[in-house]
Amino acid sequence: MNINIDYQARIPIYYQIVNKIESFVTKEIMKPGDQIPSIRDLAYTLGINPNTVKKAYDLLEQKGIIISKSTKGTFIANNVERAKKEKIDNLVKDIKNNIEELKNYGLTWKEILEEIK
Amino acid sequence: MNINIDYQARIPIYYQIVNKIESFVTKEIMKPGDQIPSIRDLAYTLGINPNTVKKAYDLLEQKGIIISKSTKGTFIANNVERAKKEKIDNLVKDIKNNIEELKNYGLTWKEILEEIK
Amino acid sequence: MNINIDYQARIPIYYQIVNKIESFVTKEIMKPGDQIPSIRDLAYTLGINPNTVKKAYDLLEQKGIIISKSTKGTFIANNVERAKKEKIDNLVKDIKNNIEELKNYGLTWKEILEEIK
Amino acid sequence: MNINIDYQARIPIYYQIVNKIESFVTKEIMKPGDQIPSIRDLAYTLGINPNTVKKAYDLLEQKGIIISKSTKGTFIANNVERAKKEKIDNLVKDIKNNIEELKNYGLTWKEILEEIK
DNA sequence: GTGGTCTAGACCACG
DNA sequence: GTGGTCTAGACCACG
Repeated sequence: MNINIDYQARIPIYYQIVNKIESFVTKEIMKPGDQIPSIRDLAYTLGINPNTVKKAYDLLEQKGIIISKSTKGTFIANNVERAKKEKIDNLVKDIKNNIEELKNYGLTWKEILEEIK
Repeated sequence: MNINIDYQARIPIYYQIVNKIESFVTKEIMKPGDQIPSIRDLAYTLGINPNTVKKAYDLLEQKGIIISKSTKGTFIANNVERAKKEKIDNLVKDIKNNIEELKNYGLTWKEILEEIK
Repeated sequence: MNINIDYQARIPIYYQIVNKIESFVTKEIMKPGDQIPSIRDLAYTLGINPNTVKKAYDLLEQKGIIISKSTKGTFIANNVERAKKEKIDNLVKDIKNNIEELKNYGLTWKEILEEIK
Repeated sequence: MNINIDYQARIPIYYQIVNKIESFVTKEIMKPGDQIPSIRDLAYTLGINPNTVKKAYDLLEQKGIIISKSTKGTFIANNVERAKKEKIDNLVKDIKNNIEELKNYGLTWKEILEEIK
């Protein structure tokens, strides 16, 4: 698992981990049933505290993206399709919002299309 | 000045104020030379701490969007065009990033266009 | 807020806090908008670590029962009715399960009714 | 012996085994004198560690529900009646507690009866 | 070795 | 003073 942490960013470390693993799953780099690194392993690899990884895993579990099995390890859950759809929907929604904003600035759909192509 | 503060948001209150005033200016709801409310007034209207408004005004002045004239009050500056261009550029850049992401999820340009139209 | 922690119980401390506050809300001892003790205050009162209280508050927020407003404090949310309905539904479901079990042991509905009256 | 292990549950695996075998006995699916699977066999069948099954059998023996005869194997004990009574009493007690809770929420005995019938 | 809980305490931004 | 993040590290049950 190749995760780069940006320690300057306003985004908390635990949240950067959540985003990364989420994208591994939605991009199908990791698939349902796959085991992910143990809390200790990932903490050691990233040079951070196990509690921080735990917090990330907790949030991912709450989102239904991973499942923790005590003493067994942590695994990718089956909700991948839902997670993927959610992610795409959010990206599309963001784009729409931005386009709406641009229109408020007087840009036409044609001009916007020109810019983003 | 109609500003809604979201106290749950991760975005600091002072920054929400900056964003709002910035958009008033870029959308030309407010124009160069217009006077904006005093720190005390706005703080009272929004029911928040004057220090918070002060912090927002400081940042806006530093960005060159407003100018405070000691005993006279605070006014919209002339850099509007630059501010506007910056805002538009950011919106376009965001859209491009999201489109790139969507392509990573296997969507074609045609499909993306279909979604956002 | 009168919360008794049972340190011997298998139920984690943070979860006992969740249950207690949840019941305060569902029993309308606390109402939407009410401020609850700050993390530090409650931790001090209960003689436990602030992180443990934080964990409880996080879970309660995730459940939609409380809302944390940074620098303002923590407040009861508006979902009380839903929370209450959920709690009642769970209690009723538990009872039904137990009755079903008792029938497996050969008890009739009459006998069960006799026992629980 | 049909036992389903829930690896997500907070209830330890060994305890899930205890509960299941206990219910086999109290529901008289298994009767005094019946032989139960060897530790190795059950561990293999469930795909779990023999130590876990051992722990479950130890607890069951301590409770007087099974008896292991060194070279002969493990058998259901005669205390079935006591075990059964205990189980029923617990179920009834749970129901009573839940009913008490429901009354705290303002439901009358009539309403509760309506719900659980 | 694995995840789960908890303590003790630091530091931060915000207001 | 408030909540949010993070470290360091201990201890636990389970397997």
